[in-house]
Parts: sequence; C-alpha cells; structure tokens
Amino acid sequence: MWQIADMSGLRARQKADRHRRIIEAAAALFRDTGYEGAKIETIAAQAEVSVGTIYNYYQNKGDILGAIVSMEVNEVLNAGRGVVANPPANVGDALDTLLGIYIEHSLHYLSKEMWRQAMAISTQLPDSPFGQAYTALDRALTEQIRALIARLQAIGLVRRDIDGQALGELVFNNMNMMFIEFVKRDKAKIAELRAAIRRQNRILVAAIAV
Amino acid sequence: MWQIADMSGLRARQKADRHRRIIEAAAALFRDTGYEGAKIETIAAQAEVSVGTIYNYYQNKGDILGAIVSMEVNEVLNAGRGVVANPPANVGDALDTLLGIYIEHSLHYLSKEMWRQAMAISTQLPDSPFGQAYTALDRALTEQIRALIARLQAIGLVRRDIDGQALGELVFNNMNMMFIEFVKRDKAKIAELRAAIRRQNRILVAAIAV
DNA sequence: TTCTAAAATTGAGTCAATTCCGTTTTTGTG
DNA sequence: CACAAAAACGGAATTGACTCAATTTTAGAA
Repeated sequence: MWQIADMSGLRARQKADRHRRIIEAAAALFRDTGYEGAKIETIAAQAEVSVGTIYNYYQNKGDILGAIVSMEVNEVLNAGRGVVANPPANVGDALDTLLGIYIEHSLHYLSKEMWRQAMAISTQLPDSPFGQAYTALDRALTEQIRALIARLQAIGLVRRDIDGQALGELVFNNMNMMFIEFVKRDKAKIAELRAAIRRQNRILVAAIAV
Repeated sequence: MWQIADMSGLRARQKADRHRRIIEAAAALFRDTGYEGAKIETIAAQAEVSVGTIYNYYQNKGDILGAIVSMEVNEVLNAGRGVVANPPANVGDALDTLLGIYIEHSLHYLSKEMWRQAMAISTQLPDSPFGQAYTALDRALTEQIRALIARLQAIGLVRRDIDGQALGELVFNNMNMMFIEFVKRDKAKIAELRAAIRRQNRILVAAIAV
C-alpha cells in the first residue's frame, strides 16, 4: 500500500540510515581519491556496512555515483526555476543567465572526474537505474530551457513562429556537448566555457529575437 | 631514421600481422558477444597471441575498440569530402546531406553497443590514446562542417556575416548529442534521428540563408 | 656462422568489482 | 511471549582486466 517513505518500523529507518551512510561515505571518498580510487570495500568500511549490503542497496558502483549526481542536478534544476519565472529582459542575457546557473552550480559537489565517470556510465548502461535517471535529468533540463523560451515568446521577446521545442533541444544539446568537452579537459575554465557558448548562441539569438 | 611503415624486416611484418589479427578477432567478438562479453583471453586465443601480447599492442581493452572506431570515422570523413566539394544548391539540403552521410555510415562496422562503449571510454579516459584520438575525430568532423559552411558562404548561399566557426560547432554539437541519444536507445531508428535533426537545423537555416 | 643486446612474447599472478548463499534480524500472528 | 516467513546482512568465492619477471626471438656486428 505504502510505496514511499513509511518511516515507522525499525527496518525502514535502518534502511534510510544505511542509504545515507553509504552515500556520505562514497561522496567523501569519490572526492578524495577519485571514482576509481574509491574501493567498494573502503566505502563499505566507512559506512559501517558490508560489501554485500552495498550491493543490496545499489546495483553497482555507478549507481552510487548516480545517486549523488541526481542530488546535484536537482539543485541545478531548482536554481533554474527562478530564471524561468523572472527572466532578464533580453534574449541573449536570458539564455546566458539560465545556462550560466547550470554551469556554475554543476561543480559544487561533483568534481570534473566524477562528472566524467557519471557521463560515461550513463552512456555505457543506459538502461540501468542511473542511466535512466540521467536521461530523465537531461530531459528535465531541456524542458526547462524550452519553458524559458516559451516565456520569452509570451513576453514578446522571441518571435512566436519559432519552433520552441526544437530550439530548446538545440540550445541544450549544444550546451551539454560543450560541458562534456569542458569536463574532459581538467584545465578548461568555466569562464571560457560560458564565453564559447555565448558566442554560439549569438547566432541563435540573432535568428529568434523579435 | 624510418619512423613509419618500414615493412622490410621480419619483425615489422610480424607486428603488422599481429595488429591485424588482434583487430579482426576483437571486431568479430565485439559484434557477436558485445564489448563486455568479449574477454581479452578469448580475443587473444582467436588472434593466436597471448594476453600479454595484446597489452603490448594496446594499452587497454578500450584502445582495441578505439582502433576500430577510428577506421569507421575515417571512412565517414572521407565520404563527407564529396559533399563539401560539391554541395547541394540549398543550405538545408547541404547540411542534411552531410550529416546524413555521417549518420548512415556510422553503423556499418560498429553496433550501437560498440558506439556506447566507445563514447563512454572517451569521456572516462580522455587522456588515453583512444580518448585523444576520439576528440581529434570529433574536431575533424566539426572542421568538415565548418568547411561546408565556408563553401556555402563562398557560393553565396549563406550570409557572409555569419560566424562560421560558431555555427559549425553548433551544428556538430547538436548532431553529436542527438547521435549519442540515438545509440543509447536500441529501438531508435535512423530515419527518426535524421528527421529530428532536420527539424532543429531548420531554425538555423532560416537564420543563415541569404 | 656465431654471439650479444634489444625487442617481443608469455602466462601465471594481482587486484577490485560483483555474485552467491548460509546466517541473522525483523515483522506479523497466535 | 514464541514462532515462522520474509527481508536484509555478511564475507568468502568468482571473475576478468591488467601487470610483470622470466623466457624466447630477432637484428646486426664480427
């Protein structure tokens, strides 16, 4: 009957607690020693559970990272809501502000190395729990960009005859690909990434602004 | 003195032969049993070399796949040259033709599963031989799209004041991201992928056509 | 042809993720 | 409280990528 979060009962509470301990231990170790460097055995010891138990909670090492990525991206989505609700009064700035929030918030908890692993796993195992969650997060971001565009169309800053769906995909796909290249190069700087994306979007802005 | 392909000498010939045998064995096994399913030991047996020898030729399992991917993408680049040299007389068709060639030629030797693995490895290990080669291939494709745009500008089909570099990146990044999503879903069809990309590019075409 | 150094091969050994299944804990019922 | 079924735990065993030191093969000089 109760599918979610019936926290009465010892079992459920212990379960939630173990989940939390595993995630915390893993997050700390991923940060400190890198994804590959963090051994499951070490995570288990740190979380005070056995190796077997970890695999009872997560299908594989990647799913542990996945849980952390989900938290991060959900915060990013949350931060983005403000921009969509109240966008800057100019198309270029509106896009730059929203994408800027995505980018700036993305390295709060996750290192570039963790992002690389997360992206790799999501393409490697698209049907694992994490793979599906990652795809859903991408879609949510695309949808938020589409929502911003719809908003700008409603305000009258973007031409009404523009295909908002296709435009949203274009903007997201480009940003995402640029972000992938960004995390692949440890030396790459956020400011350069944002500048490059602004330059690319300038073409679009010129095409769609009223 | 001779850096490349001095095929005289027993050693050099054996080397080339072993390279070929390893690649052929691996390609067949990746296709038949999938990347994960293909054990190094099996590849070694099939190629009639030892496990150690494989690691003498390739740094890791991913690099073997990398060698196959390189061959495939180089064929794609080659096929693309014809379009750049002689593009259709209309911006939309020109882009569609070039990207169409990329997409249609990409599943000749590689299965979707092999692509997924290749993409995953290239983000996971961006500094491995394969990781760097993959990035170079991406850049070569971007450059070819940019060359097509420059050609269209020269012909007078695309406005001269368009930032060709940024536009090339935009078009490539969008296609690449769409291709990634395409290989992540086994059911996705090439025709749908091309249609989706055409729809997205329509926005750009409207903006840049003279 | 013979010999030596350099290059290449080999496969047993290491390491870490994942699986498996016997044991322990929790729950609900009488 | 006692008990049986269900759920969760633990950690040893398995598996497969990758390493490394010993051995074999090749190249080139004498």
